[in-house]
Amino acid sequence: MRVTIKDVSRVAGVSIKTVSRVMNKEKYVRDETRRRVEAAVAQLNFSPSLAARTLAGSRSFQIALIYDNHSPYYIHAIQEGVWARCRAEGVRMLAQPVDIASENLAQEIGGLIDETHVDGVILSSPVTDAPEALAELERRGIRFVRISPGTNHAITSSVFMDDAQAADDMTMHLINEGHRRIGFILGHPNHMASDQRHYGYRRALDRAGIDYEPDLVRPGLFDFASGMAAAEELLKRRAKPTAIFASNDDMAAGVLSYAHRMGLDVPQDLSVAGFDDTDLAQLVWPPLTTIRQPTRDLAYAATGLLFGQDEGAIHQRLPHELMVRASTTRVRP
Amino acid sequence: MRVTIKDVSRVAGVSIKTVSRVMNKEKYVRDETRRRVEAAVAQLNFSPSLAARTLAGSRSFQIALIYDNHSPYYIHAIQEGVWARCRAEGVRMLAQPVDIASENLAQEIGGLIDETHVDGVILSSPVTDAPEALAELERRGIRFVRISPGTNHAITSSVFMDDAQAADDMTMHLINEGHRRIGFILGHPNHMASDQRHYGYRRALDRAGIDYEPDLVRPGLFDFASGMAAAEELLKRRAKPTAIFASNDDMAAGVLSYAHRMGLDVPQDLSVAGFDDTDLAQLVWPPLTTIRQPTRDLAYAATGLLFGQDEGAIHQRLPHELMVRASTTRVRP
DNA sequence: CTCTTTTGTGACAAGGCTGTCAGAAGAGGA
DNA sequence: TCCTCTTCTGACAGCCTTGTCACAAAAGAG
Repeated sequence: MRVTIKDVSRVAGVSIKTVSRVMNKEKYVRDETRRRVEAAVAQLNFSPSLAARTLAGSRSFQIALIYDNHSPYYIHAIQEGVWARCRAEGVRMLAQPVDIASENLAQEIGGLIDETHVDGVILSSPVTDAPEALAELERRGIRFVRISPGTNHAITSSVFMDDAQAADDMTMHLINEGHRRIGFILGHPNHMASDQRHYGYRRALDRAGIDYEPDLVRPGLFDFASGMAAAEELLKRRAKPTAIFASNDDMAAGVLSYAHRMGLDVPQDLSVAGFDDTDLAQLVWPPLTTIRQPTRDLAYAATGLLFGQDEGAIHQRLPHELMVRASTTRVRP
Repeated sequence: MRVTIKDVSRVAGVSIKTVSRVMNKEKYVRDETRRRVEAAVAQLNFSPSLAARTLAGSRSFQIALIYDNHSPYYIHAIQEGVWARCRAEGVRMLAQPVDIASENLAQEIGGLIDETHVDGVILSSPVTDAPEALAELERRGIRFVRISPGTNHAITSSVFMDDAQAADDMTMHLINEGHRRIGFILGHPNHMASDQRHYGYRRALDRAGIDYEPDLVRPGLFDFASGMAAAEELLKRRAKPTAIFASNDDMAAGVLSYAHRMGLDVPQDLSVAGFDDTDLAQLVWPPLTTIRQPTRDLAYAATGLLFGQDEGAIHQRLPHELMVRASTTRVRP
């Protein structure tokens, strides 16, 4: 029924081991032998059993992507990036959602590794900063790369963007458009990026000589509802902000929604800016001025680092981009 | 380094095979023996090697979810549903995006199955209706369940909602709100659901004695851009529709966007309805009247059927729900 | 009390592949 | 020509678990 390496070896007229050599692109195989084997593989449509390879060898041809992120757009982009790189490498991707707050996070990750023998792990924010997860991975000596970690880590590679600089850029853009009272909605406290973005906002204000008003900064949870709630608080003030900068697009969409409900015209009465440039940014009205975070590219690059031969930890920064769209404008004189 | 079944057997003072029996919940194990083994498993934190189980046994404890859908919200919900059921069953989920239009779709699916030995497959629309995919799965005699297939299939189980009835419901709702000229935006021609929704729209018009005007029906591709383009065409007519019913939320968002751009007030000047009730429906302004498609539940149920013992094909329909929100209203007198 | 059936346990092979090692064949040097 | 070194190939064991079978002990039947 199943086509095994044995069948291939018989058709090609070589030993099992030689077929194995060809499949693994090892050297010491004569060109002609290689061609014969390849022909037999094609003819029989042979796909080696991952289970057997895993058991016998030292690789499993699988990696795991571990995430706990509730933004479908974000994880979709991440999955796509990792997947694309895996595909190129002939490796399978195991997508593994986890609950970062769970008691047995470490145990779950440990179990995953024991069961599947994955060759490596990609950690997506905010799992990147769950100490139990990091400790467990290190304890097992497994190779892993982090996407957009919030903390530094000498041992393992990571890819990221400069959240602080991006928030700084956006804030500066708003200031250049004449805004002085700029509301800011914080991200989820679990995500280290939240701090960075907050910091960038503050730094830009400082540089422009604008006082930082704690009252203009409201908490948020990276979701639509919290964006709406924050907008409500901000717009209830006597001195309304002329612009609101939300730490991600979902919250910015919440701001838009609330503004519309209040009969405010965006951007004439209020400029709204987001962060991430998820698809959502262009699915709302007006389309959001936001920061394009190269999510898919980050995932792709991270996976590349995982497969890389290099021993040391590499920390790779990818560029962001300010996307100016219709949700922000010059403040009215 | 690695904890194996052998270590457990030593600690528990039983044979390897007995540990295996306990792990697989087989009968013919004395209660006390079982407890001893379980204690040893817990103590050593033993997780059996999937690779070895796969190779030795007849199950792989893995299933594959195959999809080719570009709506992040949709596939996110599907993944979540499948994942939840798998978790309950102690089975791993392999998420496998494919290109339904690819030359070697069958080969890719075949390779996946050969490599991973998955115990079953979940097919999500529109892969559910790719003949090569179905043929390949059948050729291999592998068990699979389809989520929202467009075609009937006697052999394998499926879960679905009644797209025609749902579209009928929505159209009827609009008619009841006084609308007579109702524009309709078709879905992607590859998705069988598109036809069903179109049919339901037409059936409701019929029943209400309203003429079906082909001119009010525009093609679409289930994405934002095509929704916007269709809206443009529809709103250029002399006799503008008073309502537009898009076959999914993304396109409805496109309609909203275009309407806003034209300075139309939704819903006063134009009612807009969507389909699916993805998160997006509430992230736009005004929030969309739409059909709640129980995507996650469909996926959960489908996976349940896959694990079920039943031999015959089961076709399970899950209920939809009309979600009336602010994007539609009574037509102005 | 013996004979059959059920229950509980273990020895051993097998599953499909890779790692190790040994050895053959060919290339290069003296 | 003989010997060494490199290139190429195959035999065989082993990875960790489950399936099969054999057998011992306990339970039920007559």
